[in-house]
Amino acid sequence: MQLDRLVNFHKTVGDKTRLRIIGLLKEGPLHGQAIAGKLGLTPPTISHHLTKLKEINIVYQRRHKNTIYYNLNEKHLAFLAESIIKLGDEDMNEAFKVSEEEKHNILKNFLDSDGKLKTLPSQLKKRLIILEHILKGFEIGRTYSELEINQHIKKFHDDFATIRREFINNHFMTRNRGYYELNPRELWRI
Amino acid sequence: MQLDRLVNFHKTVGDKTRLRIIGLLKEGPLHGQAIAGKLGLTPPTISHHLTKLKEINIVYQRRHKNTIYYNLNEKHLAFLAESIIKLGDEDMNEAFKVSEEEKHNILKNFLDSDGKLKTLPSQLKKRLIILEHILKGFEIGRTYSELEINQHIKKFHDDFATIRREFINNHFMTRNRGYYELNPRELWRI
DNA sequence: CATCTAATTAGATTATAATCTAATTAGATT
DNA sequence: AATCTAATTAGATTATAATCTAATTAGATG
Repeated sequence: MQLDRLVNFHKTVGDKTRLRIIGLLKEGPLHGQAIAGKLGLTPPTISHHLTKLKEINIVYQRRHKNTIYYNLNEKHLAFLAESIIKLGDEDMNEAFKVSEEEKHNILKNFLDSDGKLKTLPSQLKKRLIILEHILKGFEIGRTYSELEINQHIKKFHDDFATIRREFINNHFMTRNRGYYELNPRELWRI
Repeated sequence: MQLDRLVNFHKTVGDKTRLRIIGLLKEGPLHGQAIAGKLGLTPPTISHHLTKLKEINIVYQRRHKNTIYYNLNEKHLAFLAESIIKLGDEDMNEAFKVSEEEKHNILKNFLDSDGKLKTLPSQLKKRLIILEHILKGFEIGRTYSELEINQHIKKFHDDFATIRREFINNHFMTRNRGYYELNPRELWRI
């Protein structure tokens, strides 16, 4: 399910007249003029809305003699309606979610044998994993002086100032009158 | 669930930016500027969209120090998303759906002891039930002459012309070069 | 092929809303 | 109180779309 399709679905059903049509068709097929009559609107208006409902495939038509009966495709309606709940379950995986295995590989690539950082990755995703790793030495709820922070970071990398700044920018820590504190995990950017 | 609420939900999520925000927040809370940065939009724009998402109660906020973290209310999102599938299950019942019991009562009120129609109800809902009752004497797939139709209707009511016209208008039957034929049930207006 | 009915298209009007820049507000820290 | 940061509001611009009337098309029937 691509995003634009989902946007289009919600745009389409985000209209009072069209929802009322869906409500009517749930009861069974109806022809255009019947819908117009029941809703107090003109046939062209109904035609306009039915076109949009047909475009997203939740309404289809069957002709009988001279009149066209419009039917609701309830299966597809349900599928589209539920898609927003699953939003990202496919897409995001590729772009953002990181498996434990991936994390392991990234750490292996950027840390040398004695655990020191070779370089700070420039790619955000990788950098966050490195930062999270360095962060493991801190306890939640405790405050640390800048000196303590620096000393801990130096075990991984000489440029402690950059890493310290990254901690703040990515909401891993908060600085308060010269002292640092770990943020609650749910606020981290990872 | 009233219709306007449902319209408003779909209107709100029927926007690419807002769906992207929902996708981001599914991964966990984020603050405004982070969202703006990730989506390449300005903070005011994000603020605008978050307001709308908060209005329908699928996003709530928690302040931590100076920054506000926005969270997704997945439970309520799921509830709203699924509402369209159940559209009418409550509302329609009252206004349109007719129980067998109700049908029985209407028939009792408008037919006298020997099964003759006292008057044709003016209320559409009731009239359809009466028409459906009279229609039961016809077989699907067979054609009837106008005379046959009239004779059958006369068993219920003297004004066969009116009833015959009602059959056509409500798509119970089709007239074809003076002969009448029952439409498939799914095309009826009932 | 003429006619009828139902549906659709064209075009105009009017309303809604997404986004930006600039200005303001709210809260936290010094 | 003064200052900093993040969020919001105001106002303008631009794009989108719901609905109508009038005209046209599509299909079925005579």
